[in-house]
This record gives sequence, C-alpha cells and structure tokens, in this order.
Amino acid sequence: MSQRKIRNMEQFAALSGLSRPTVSKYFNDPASVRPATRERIEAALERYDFRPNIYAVNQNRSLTKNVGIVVPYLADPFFAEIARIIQRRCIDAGFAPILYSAHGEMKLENEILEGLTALKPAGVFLAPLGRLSDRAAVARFCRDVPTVLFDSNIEDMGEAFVGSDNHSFVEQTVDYLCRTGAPPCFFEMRTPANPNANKRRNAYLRVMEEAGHEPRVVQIEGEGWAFEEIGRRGTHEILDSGGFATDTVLCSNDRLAIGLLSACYERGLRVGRGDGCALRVASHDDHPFSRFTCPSLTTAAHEYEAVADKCMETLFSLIEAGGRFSTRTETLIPARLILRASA
Amino acid sequence: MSQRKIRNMEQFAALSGLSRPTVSKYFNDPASVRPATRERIEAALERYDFRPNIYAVNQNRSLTKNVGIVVPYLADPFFAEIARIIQRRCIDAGFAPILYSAHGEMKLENEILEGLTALKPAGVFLAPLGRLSDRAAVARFCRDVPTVLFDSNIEDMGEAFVGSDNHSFVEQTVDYLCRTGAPPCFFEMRTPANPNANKRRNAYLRVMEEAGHEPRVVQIEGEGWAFEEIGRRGTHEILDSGGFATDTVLCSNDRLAIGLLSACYERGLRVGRGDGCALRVASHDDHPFSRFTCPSLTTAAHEYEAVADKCMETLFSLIEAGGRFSTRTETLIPARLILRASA
DNA sequence: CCCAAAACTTGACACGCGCAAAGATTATTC
DNA sequence: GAATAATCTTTGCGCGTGTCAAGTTTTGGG
Repeated sequence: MSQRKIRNMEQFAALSGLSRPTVSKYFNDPASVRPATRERIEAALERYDFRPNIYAVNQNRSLTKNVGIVVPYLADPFFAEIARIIQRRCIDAGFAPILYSAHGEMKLENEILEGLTALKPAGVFLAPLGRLSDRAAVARFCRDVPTVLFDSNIEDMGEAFVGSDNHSFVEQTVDYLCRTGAPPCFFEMRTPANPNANKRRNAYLRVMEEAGHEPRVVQIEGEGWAFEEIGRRGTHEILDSGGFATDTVLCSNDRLAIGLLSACYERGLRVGRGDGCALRVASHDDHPFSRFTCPSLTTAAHEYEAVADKCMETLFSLIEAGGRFSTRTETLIPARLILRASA
Repeated sequence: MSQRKIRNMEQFAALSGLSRPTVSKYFNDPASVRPATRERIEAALERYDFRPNIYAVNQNRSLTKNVGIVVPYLADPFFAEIARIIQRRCIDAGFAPILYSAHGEMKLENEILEGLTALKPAGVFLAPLGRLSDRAAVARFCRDVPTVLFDSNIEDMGEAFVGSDNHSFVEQTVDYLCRTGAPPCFFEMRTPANPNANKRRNAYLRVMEEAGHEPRVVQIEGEGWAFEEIGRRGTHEILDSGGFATDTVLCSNDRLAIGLLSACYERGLRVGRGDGCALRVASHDDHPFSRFTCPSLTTAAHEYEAVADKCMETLFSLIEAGGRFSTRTETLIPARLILRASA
C-alpha cells in the first residue's frame, strides 16, 4: 500500500487512470460502470485505500444512506437485543445505522429526534418512550423523516408500526397457566410508561373472562425504568399484606418478574410447578436473562428475528415509496410460549 | 412560526438582519458575538427554526464535534451502563456522541473503526474486543483518530487508557472471603476474550499467595459472549465431577456468577453465608442484575461514574492537546466492595 | 469494417458553510 | 469627545462531491 495519502476523488481518479465523474458513478453504484472499469477502480482501491468524504457526499444528497435506530432505554437487554439485530440487518443492506437511546428521558428523546432530523436519514426506526414521549415533537419528527415505529405504538404516528401481538402473548400464557393449575392474577405497574403494558392488561381481562375466570389485577407503584427493583419492592409489599389472591402470578413483563422472583427468594418462598412450591410465576418478553433466573422463567417470547425482519422490510418499501405510505400499516407479531421451571 | 422554510444560513442571516459570517460565528460559539446580536439571532431562531447543515459544517471543519463510543458487546448490561453514562457526559459537554457495538465480532469492529475514521471525530472512546481484536486494524485506527481506550487495555494502543484496577477488585473480594470463611477458588473461562480476566486471575494468584493460602483456579470451556450459559454449563460439569475444591467460589465476573447461581439453584444447592448453605459465591463487576440474583450477589463494583468522568476528562485534555499525548497514561480505578447475600 | 449504442472524458456549476482580509460601524475608555 | 478596541459587514475563495451537457472513445452486432 502506497504511503501517500489521497486527498480527494480527483486524485484517486487520476491514480486509477479514470475521470472523476466515472469514479463518482462507481461509488454511487458499482454496477453502473463497465466491468473493466470497475476492476480498475477496485484495483486502485486496494492500493490506495480511498473513501469518498461522507460530508461532501451527503451535502448534495437529499437522501443519505443513514438509518436511525432510536430505543427508549438501551440498558434494558430487550432493546439491546432488538437493536442489535436491526443494526446488523441495516449493515448487511448497505445502510449506515446509527443507534440512539433516550435513556428513559423525554428531553433526551427530543434532542435525539432533532439531531436525527439534521442527519437527513433515509429512514428511522423509532421505539418511542411511550407515555413519556413528547407527542408533538414525535409528530413533527415523523412529518419530516420517514419513520417506522416499533415496539411501542403511538396512534397515527409514523408511516407504519411493527410490534408485538400482545393479545397473543397473554393468551398463550393465560391458557397455559389455566390448563395446568389455578388461573393467574396479573402483576403490573400502576402507571406503566409503555403502551404494551395496557394492551397486555386488557388482553388478560378479556382472555380470563372468555375462559370464565375472574380476573384479578395487582398493581404496584413505581416510576422509571428500574423495573426489577419496582417488582421486588412491590412483591414484598404484597406479601406483607396478605399475599397474592391466587398461587399463580402472571407478570406484565420479565423484568418485573425478575424482581418478583428475587423477593420470593429473599422470603424463602419456593416458586415453580412442583410439590412444595408456593407460587407459579410466568411472564412475557423472553428477556435475555429470564433463562437464568431462579427458577428459570416461563415466558412468552418475542420473535426477535421476525420483528427485525419485518421492520427492515417495512423500511425498505417505505424508502422505495419515497418516504410516505398511502395508508399506515400495523404489523403485530405473535409470541412463542417458552416453558421453563417457574410455572 | 413562519411556514416558509429556510434553505441556508444566508437566508437565515437576512431574516435576522445580520450578515452570514456573524451568524456563522454565533453557531460556532454563541458567546463570541455581542449579547444584543445573540438575542436577535435567538429571536429569529424561535421564529424560523433553522439549523446549519451539518454536512456542510463538518466538511470545512478539520475537527468535528463527533465523538465515537465503541463497545464490544452492547447487550451486556455492563457496557450498556457505562456507554449510557459516557454518552450523557458527551452531550452535556456539547459533543455529538455516536454509539457502536461490535457485537463480539472482529469483522464488525473493523467495519466500525473504518466508518468512524471517515467521520473525522474529535475523539473516540474505544473498548476493544480484546483477544479477538484485529490489532493491526486497531493500531491503524488509533494512528488516524485521537483515541482513549477503556475497559480493555491493549498495550501501547491509543493515547490513554482508563479502566479498572483489577488488583483492587480481586484483593477486596479475596480479603473479605478469607476473613469470613474458607479461602476461595477462582472460577473463570479458560480462554477469556477480555484481558481483564487474565489480570484478575493473576491478581487472585498473588493475593492468595501473599495471604499464605493455596490458590485454586477452576477453568471452564466456552467461546463467545454468552457468559451466563457458559457459567451455568461449566458449573454443572464441575458439580457432576466432584464439585468445587472449597465451599467458596470467586467468579471472574458477574455474568459467569449468574450462570453459576442458576446451576446451583437447578441442583437445589443453597448459596449464601448462612447455615445450610453449601456454597459461598462472590464476583466482580456489579452487573446491573447482580442485585436480583438468587441469592443477591456479593461483588466488587465498578465506579461507573468515576470511570466515565475520567474518560471524559482524558478525552478533553486529549482534544486540547491536539489529538496526541506525549506519553500514554493509564488510569486504573479501584473497586467498591458490595456485600450482599451470596457470600 | 461500419455504425449505433454504450461508456467514458472534459469542463463547469451547484451545494452550504468555514474562514480570512479589509473596511465600516458600534461600544468602551479616559 | 476623541482615541481605541470590539464587533460587524462585505467580498470572495475553498472544501469535496453530485450532476449535467457536450464531445470523444470504446464496444458489440451485423
């Protein structure tokens, strides 16, 4: 490799014995130049290791190759995992994904959206904070940037939504629990940030009624994203004041369940479906750690890959459609029940 | 707010009744213009909502406001947490942090570094993969971009290193365990990806010898980043073949410990320091979930905030120094012992 | 070998802003 | 109120690439 540094495409074109416009064409679409020409460029590319200045490139483009991925809380392994998969898909598709986390704060989400607008991305995957989102700011963003909402739906916002079929999640866990023991009560936060929580509660109510069981919802207090601690404290409070109404608890999500299991352990309460167990616990999400709780957690799993694939597919057609869909589509992906030791 | 869209700074300057260079000065440093002028610009800003085109801005700046943050595996909550704090600090300091995860793959780490070079960042925080890193690629990157290594040290690479004082971590856990019961054996992966693992083993050997105890290292097989599963399987294998040499186990890191605790639970083996407990377990990192394991995990905690602060401080002085330090500094931050139920 | 089509070169303008020099206008100080 | 400093305006070049039009060369088919 030559030591000499290439300053711009002009120089590089000269070194490869071609004109700058031809080289420019190549970088925009390698298939648009004659094979022999492509080979010459690629040979030169190996020797001189030149990359077009992305700032100069994007200055004239109205549409960049950037794709934004915005999640509400990256320290939540569920989002880390889904972001990881989407990001990989973007790279494989030739896009430049940029990952952002709002860290649970509205202010930060707004800042991210504003900064992202300035990047002129080809498209954005946005999992909004939910209840804490600044709806006006999100709406403004969706107006300016082709956006696919995921995980957390906000009505009429973005060009499409890809998320979980919460009814499928709850139906499967409730069905299983009812089939194998007492009907579950439903354990959740009173004021959840995420709209999925409300959908899950409603699904629980419906499924229980359809099955002829009396639904019982247990709501605990707590704000923020420290779900495990909220679940742990809430469980202690419930156990201090008489315990759960049934011996079967269905948690709104795995992180609450992790806290619940932790509290049960602290009290010497055995959880599981065997003899000597005081409680059965199930949940939703298949959080990466739910395999390692004590006992391991029976849960309804997201189809991470399917969600990511559907997201990508949706964004592709959105980009091809020029950034707008005529009608907003909503895709809900069903769950997969995973039986483990807790229920 | 006027509906009319501002195309460029020229237009915006006209609308605020000023010249473009003055407005340009304002955006580069609001304090560099007269207060009266600033007010006029900010008034116009509220009415017209203009932002300089970042691509045009960065094209001419030799130094952008971008800061890269590269971690080896974002689905590991430890990295999610440290990245979160650093990112916030960057924003507060007026930088534009961009977060990347290599997802445990060398190929991806290389791609990230290449793409990051093209962004001409003011500086980069890099936590390399470690053993799996392409040393030549990392070296080349560090040559081109002002880099502060963190978490995982690679000799002589980057302008500075900020990480954990692994000796302090191990010293505190070993001391505590020896003081309160049997000296621990050391539980780790045979071929760890992260250099900290080796430092911890060496520290264990030294501290044990200094205390006059015989060190015992237990190594389990496994590749990749699924530490919990590796720890769980490894523990089962050990328990199948006679068990640990002592009733006290010190894990190299919390994620292995989570797997170990999971395996113990599956076998009905009680962990903790009370009567009827078969095993004491301690570890290192204060992983965000170690509070909720069963039992909760005694561990040596990273000073997340201190590490992040030191990282920022180092990058600031690096940027001020023009991207190069005359001598490479290494900062090691000691641990804080956190006593919980497992030991 | 000729001819049309395809692919290339040449030359030039555009993008939006940083930056610098020179002159004009304000603020500050004594 | 004059001298000085600070700030602003005007003018214009430069950054590296996209893109276009016109002209030139190469390619492939008959």
